[in-house]
Amino acid sequence: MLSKKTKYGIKALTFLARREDQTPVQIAEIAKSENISIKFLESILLLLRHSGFLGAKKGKGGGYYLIKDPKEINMAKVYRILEGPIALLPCASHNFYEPCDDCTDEATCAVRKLMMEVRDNTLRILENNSLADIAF
Amino acid sequence: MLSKKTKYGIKALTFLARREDQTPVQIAEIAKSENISIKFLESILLLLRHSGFLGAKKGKGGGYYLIKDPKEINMAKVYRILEGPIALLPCASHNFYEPCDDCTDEATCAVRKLMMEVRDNTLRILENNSLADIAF
DNA sequence: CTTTAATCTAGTAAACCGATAGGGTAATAG
DNA sequence: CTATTACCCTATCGGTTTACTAGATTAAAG
Repeated sequence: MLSKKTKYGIKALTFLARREDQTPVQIAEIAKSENISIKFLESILLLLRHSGFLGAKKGKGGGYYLIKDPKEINMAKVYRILEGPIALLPCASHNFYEPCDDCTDEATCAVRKLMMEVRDNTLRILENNSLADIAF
Repeated sequence: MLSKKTKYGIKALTFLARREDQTPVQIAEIAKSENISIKFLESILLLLRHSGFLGAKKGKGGGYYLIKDPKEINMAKVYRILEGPIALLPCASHNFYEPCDDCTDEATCAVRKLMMEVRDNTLRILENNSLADIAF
């Protein structure tokens, strides 16, 4: 199940992508529009800024804004930043690989085999979708 | 991420499917072979029995055994029993549908749109895989 | 009938994680 | 200088997962 963090993060990105101009938007405005707790959204937007998706401006007239063109924002990258690994098991992950401590032989592990197939397909979908694809 | 419950459950099913005869196997034997806590595994096997995948025999010479042919065991069903919904969001689920309380319009929700696509593909993979497919 | 071996059941504790709130700091515009 | 807004750190509450403990129940074997 997707965490609320990821859900809210994508919603906020979508909200920004759908705006006509790219002037800064206050956290409170996004929070109100999307029914998200301001404080929680604050931490999410901060993370998205540190990850290079958003820019921020402090003080009067400040707020958050998209740095890149929505067409250039890859949903697989967004997912990894917000949610973490795309794979359902650490041993089936590319970017977050870790061996299972209970497995004796990874090569014959049926769970891993199945979950690798699921991961490959999920990854393909996320990589083929940009923010622009899902926002419009 | 997959819970250990699901991981252990599938591992146990695989272990049983790979056996040549279908005589009962004690919990302890499965637990030892797959490095799983006996008591935790016990609760998982019980669940799988109540769901119609396993049979159990009490007393001396007892244990658990597969009821159906591994070819007839659909991994989507197994997944739903052990892990729950296949969809990453309740609003994108067939069997466990629930509307989001923060969403004003489901039709224009970009997160839902993306997660429905992911779900469709994950579901297709799980349904196309039987226990026999992943065990051998 | 008695013993033994196994499943079944209930309760609970520890650990972890998600979500949120509070409060103070820093930068910016007017 | 003052108001506004993002930034950052800490703590808490609640739920879920994982795991363990202790006993009850059932069935086979001798």
